[in-house]
Amino acid sequence: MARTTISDVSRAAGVSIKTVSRVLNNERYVGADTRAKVEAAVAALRFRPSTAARSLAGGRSHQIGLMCDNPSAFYVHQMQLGVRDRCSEAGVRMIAQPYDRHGADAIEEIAQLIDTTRVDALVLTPPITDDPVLLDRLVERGIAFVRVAPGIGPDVSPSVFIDNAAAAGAVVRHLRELGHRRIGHVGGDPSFAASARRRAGFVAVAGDDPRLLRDGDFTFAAGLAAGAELLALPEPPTAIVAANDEMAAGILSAAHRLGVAVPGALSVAGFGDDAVAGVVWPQLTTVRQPTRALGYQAADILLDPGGARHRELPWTLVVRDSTGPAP
Amino acid sequence: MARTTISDVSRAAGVSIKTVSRVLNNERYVGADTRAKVEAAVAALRFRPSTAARSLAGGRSHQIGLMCDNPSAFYVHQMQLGVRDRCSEAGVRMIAQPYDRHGADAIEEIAQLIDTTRVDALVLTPPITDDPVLLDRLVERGIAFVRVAPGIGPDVSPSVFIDNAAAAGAVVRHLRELGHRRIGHVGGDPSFAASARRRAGFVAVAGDDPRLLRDGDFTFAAGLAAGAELLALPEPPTAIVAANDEMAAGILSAAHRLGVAVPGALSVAGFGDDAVAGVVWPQLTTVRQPTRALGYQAADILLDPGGARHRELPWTLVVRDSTGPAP
DNA sequence: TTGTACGCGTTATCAA
DNA sequence: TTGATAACGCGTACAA
Repeated sequence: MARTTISDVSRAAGVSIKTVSRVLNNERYVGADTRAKVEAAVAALRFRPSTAARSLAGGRSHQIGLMCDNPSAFYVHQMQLGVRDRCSEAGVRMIAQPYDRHGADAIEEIAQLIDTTRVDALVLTPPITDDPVLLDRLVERGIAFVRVAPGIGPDVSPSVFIDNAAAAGAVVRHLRELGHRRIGHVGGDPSFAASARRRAGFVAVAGDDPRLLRDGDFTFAAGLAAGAELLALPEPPTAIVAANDEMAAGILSAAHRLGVAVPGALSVAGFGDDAVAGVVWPQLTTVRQPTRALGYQAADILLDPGGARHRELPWTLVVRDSTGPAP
Repeated sequence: MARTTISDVSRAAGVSIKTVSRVLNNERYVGADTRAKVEAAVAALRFRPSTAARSLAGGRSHQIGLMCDNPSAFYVHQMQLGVRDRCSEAGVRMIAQPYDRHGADAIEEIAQLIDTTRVDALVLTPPITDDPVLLDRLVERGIAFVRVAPGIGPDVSPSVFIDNAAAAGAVVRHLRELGHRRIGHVGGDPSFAASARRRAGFVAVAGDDPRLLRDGDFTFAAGLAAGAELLALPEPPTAIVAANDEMAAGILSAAHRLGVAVPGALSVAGFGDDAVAGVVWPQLTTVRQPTRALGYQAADILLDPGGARHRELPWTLVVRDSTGPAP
């Protein structure tokens, strides 16, 4: 029952406690044979250092926090997997903190996370990437953090992101090439910077006819509502670009209810991790965002001192509907 | 920069360190006014005790581990939210550990989690709820744990679950009442106990014509493949029950590709959190499993000493397609 | 009801 | 390249 400690290992290996600690932390100035002896003892005893003790003594907790809340469960899941992938390579634990972005105080939750667990660094995802008060606090307290797809303050922290405007433009261009002329857009939750960027990219190519621009919040229900509105127009769009795949699914559903053929009378496009698009496949054209890779790179920035502070990752246009408008 | 400690609080409140500790841990034998003074100081200094120090000194880490891997991102997300809900009520941190159930060694990952973080208890979700080696290890080491929807060893640990067989039977009965006679089933990943239970509940009412029973693995792709097979039969089923909503979505997609009308020529039913069904709404009838509540109750068993050790939660049949078979 | 002294398991400091 | 010893911040045991 008694926990295996570093001193058990030091006894087994016939060295001092401090030497074991050196091996564990990959410090220099350890003889090759000493190192080997210690490593053997560690393996034999299945020793694993206590995070609590390391944290108390060393000031490093070997833990990284991930603050992530998102309307899409796929997004949250993939982000966690990506961050975890990189963390486990480094022998660091990810503390994933599902918080409530509609709740009163994300800042309070982060403060708790930092104070109680003493995480070494933080990965932030929208929308709290753009909370000026939070950013100030973090900088003031000297907490290291990376932001995923931030909207403001590029100098405040490192970041990983994709070029949402370019991607949105590419989708519209694709649809125009198929012959579509009336293309609608359903925007995402305005508290996410990506929403405005996607809208801007859309408008730059498709124009800004207000009748064809709707607001949404990244949910299926919002897609359903906006889709129904757009399809009820006197001159309904022949294609709709949604700011994410969940809303695109809602639009598909609205089309279904109204008896509008997809594809055929309507083409629908979205944004998202491919996992989502899979659920409504094969009707949906989508900008695939590499969520897991974003998480991996975010953690990498924190764990690997060298390397670029800001990293743009590629998106891919996955075309599953190459249908033009009905004549 | 220096961390606020208990001794800062004790100085501010004019009491001893130990007294502050007593207040923090809600111990008895603290004078009401003393308590008030301490609480004021804690609030003023925004003091939060270090998990590391508490864990080291007291043997309790105030952390609960959640080992959860599942083909459905919705499941993982809802389970995390449920466990977190109950944990945060108790001032305990959830350490959510996304692991790889296909990976070599979930046991190793759990051992690491336990040894390094010294979590006070564990919540396990399928399929590792049914790994005899793991269960032995945990019992042997005296780790407290709760299992969600376990398949074996009811005496090994407390558990939370729904009655899958009854739910599957209810779906079939619903379909039969609508007039369906040839009903297909696509099973889930066999390593999840729920798969066999759902199949058994299905067979008990619908019979076990082998032509109408297919195996799947809970993925959209499996649903797509099995759906295509079933619909290609000389006498295709007029309804199909899938073991989860992701596969049901795959079946819907297969029907779409083959030009089979849903609803009309085919009815499809699934199992899952309502979040998934929402994506393919309104074509899907589904058994709604309260995933978040399962997580909440699992954590509750660990955090609240009283209360039932085994808890069955209710499922709901959400009927969205009340269509009988085509004549 | 409150306070003192000690120890949890590890890393940092400094000496050998 | 190694080792002794003092922290880290808190809870436990025991005394007052």
